[in-house]
Amino acid sequence: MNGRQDGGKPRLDDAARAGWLYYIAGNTQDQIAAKLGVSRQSAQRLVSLAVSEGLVKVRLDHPIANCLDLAARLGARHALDLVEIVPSDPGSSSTTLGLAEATAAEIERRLRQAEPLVLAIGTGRTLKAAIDQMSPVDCPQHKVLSLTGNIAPDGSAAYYNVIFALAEKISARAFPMPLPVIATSPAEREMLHGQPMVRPTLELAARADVTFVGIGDLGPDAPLYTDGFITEAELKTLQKAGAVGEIVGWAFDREGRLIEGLTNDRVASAPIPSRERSLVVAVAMGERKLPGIRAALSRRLVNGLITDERTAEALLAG
Amino acid sequence: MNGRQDGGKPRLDDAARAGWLYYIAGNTQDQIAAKLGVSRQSAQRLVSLAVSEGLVKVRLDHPIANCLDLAARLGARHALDLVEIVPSDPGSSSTTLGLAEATAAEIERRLRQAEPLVLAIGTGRTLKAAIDQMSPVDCPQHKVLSLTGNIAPDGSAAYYNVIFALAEKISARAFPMPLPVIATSPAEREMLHGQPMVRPTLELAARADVTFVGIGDLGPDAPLYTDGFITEAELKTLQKAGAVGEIVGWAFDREGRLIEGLTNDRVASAPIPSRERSLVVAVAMGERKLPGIRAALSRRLVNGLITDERTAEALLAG
DNA sequence: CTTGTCTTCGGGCAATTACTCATTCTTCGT
DNA sequence: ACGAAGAATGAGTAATTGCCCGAAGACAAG
Repeated sequence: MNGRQDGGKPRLDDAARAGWLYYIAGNTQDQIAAKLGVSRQSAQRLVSLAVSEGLVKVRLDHPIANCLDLAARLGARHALDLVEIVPSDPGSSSTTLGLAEATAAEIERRLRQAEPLVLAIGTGRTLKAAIDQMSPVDCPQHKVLSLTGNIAPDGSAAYYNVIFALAEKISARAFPMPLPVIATSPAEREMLHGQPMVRPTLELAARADVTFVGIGDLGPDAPLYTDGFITEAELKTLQKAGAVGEIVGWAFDREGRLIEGLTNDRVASAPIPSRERSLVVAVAMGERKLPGIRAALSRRLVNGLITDERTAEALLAG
Repeated sequence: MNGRQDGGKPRLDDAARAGWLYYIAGNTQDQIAAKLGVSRQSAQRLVSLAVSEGLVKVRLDHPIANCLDLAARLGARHALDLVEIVPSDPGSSSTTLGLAEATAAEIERRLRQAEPLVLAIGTGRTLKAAIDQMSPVDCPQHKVLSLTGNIAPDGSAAYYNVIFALAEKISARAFPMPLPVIATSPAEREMLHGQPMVRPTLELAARADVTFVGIGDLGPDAPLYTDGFITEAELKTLQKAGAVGEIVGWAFDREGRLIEGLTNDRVASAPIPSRERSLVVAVAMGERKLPGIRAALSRRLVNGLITDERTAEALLAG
């Protein structure tokens, strides 16, 4: 019917067109159907497709008073250089809802700067969701790198591959880490870090200007464990040693001190960049991550935080 | 029932919160009402307020989005009744890529209507390519006619024979113009127009409902010249007279005024149909045709345009 | 204290949108 | 070429949303 120039997805073109007519031009689906020469139902499906394919991005420009208030108090208490609080949906227990959009906006804001920037990024579901929300931006002047390995325990590179997802969105030079997250021994880690593929990334990590990381909890469902990076025994040992959270694999206790020995002796990730001369933003929310976030803030493992209202309130209460 | 009553704008805060719950979290207005402790109607008002206050920004990430935006702006600037912008392929300099498909789709859409229609068509490579893209449709209720002659300078009827190609695709009555494009003298034109084979077509042209024409440039490689309809001397004279483009042979200057005298005294084509009571769509793209397109739009020689993204951007920039 | 006006609220209804299901059309594989 | 699996389609229907209107409350003037 609607012969559009192919290339692969004429369907998505129509979806985008429908979405535009609906959300930007304010047409009703009946009008869209008429203009596109399809039935009402098809128009509805196209609009729905545009949404589900992520073609439509909605953003809210308003500093909600309560969020601002919480942000100001959190920032003052922990000497944070960046705090962003998004409203909580009281009925949802998602750990990315809203956070992803806010993080995407923040990353985009950084990338829009003209000065060349070194942007480091961790991994995890939250960050992945954030990248997915980003609009493509052209910024060849920047460099983006991964702080942590992208090799899954089974040898594939299929983990939450944040750095590649990001590289696809923006046309900047990307520096991945062709490593596992945790090596099998300290010696192996040294060996891996000596490899020519890895050194440039590690060197770049040491001078990152902005860093975005997730915070993983170390409870029974710790992502490090459920994703198979550490064994149940290792998890239990970490818990016994007082670990409450981890950032790109580095486990720390409730006061934010890195655990001595154990898996930390074998973590192949780059160290967390300096909070003295750069911005390190943690992106995390939810009950389970609360101890980890609190710990990371108290010892200033990070100097930036993007979280939601409820988590912020809990942080301030504790 | 509202929690706060400080001096600022608690309304907008709630509006932002409602908008967030609605657009980002995907709540229904009933749920929002419950969570915010207001009535459903109030929730609706808050969401509506968030939109009207510009708190909610919707964006579409797709090449099509830009096209639609350009189309809206071009249409507004030149009071066009139909604008279609196809995405540009940055790597191609073809003057039909995408355009042909889009034009074919538009023609087919018109022809699918049940009411009898008089469709006029010009000539040129672009239109030919468009017709080639069309799917055969049965529409005996319509009439199609050519605005311009189909006799090549050597006497054959082999020129871009758009009307016959079209007639083959659709089973409608076709009215060609057994004429040259440009007569040898004004007197010959009068004589030719008086012929019984030509009169019905001319009369039909005067009451065409929809017209599709190409726009030819008058640069060094003007199609009128390379196809042998005018001599090099005539081309140069036209250029000196300020001609920048032509539609079915009628040359016009950069402000869209038909050139007085010269070849225009001998053009055997029908006049361009009325833009008051019918739709006249120009199909053209490319750097070379830019001045011609711009001129045709500025004086409303056409009230419809199908072009590509890059050309549209250039038109808006100029 | 009363009155008039203006704003806001909630009920109700019409319009719009989302979803389900049976049917038709495509597209493969045999 | 035939038939089956799967996708797309359109009708019907339930859910959701937008909007008009009367009523209640707020506020200023008299």
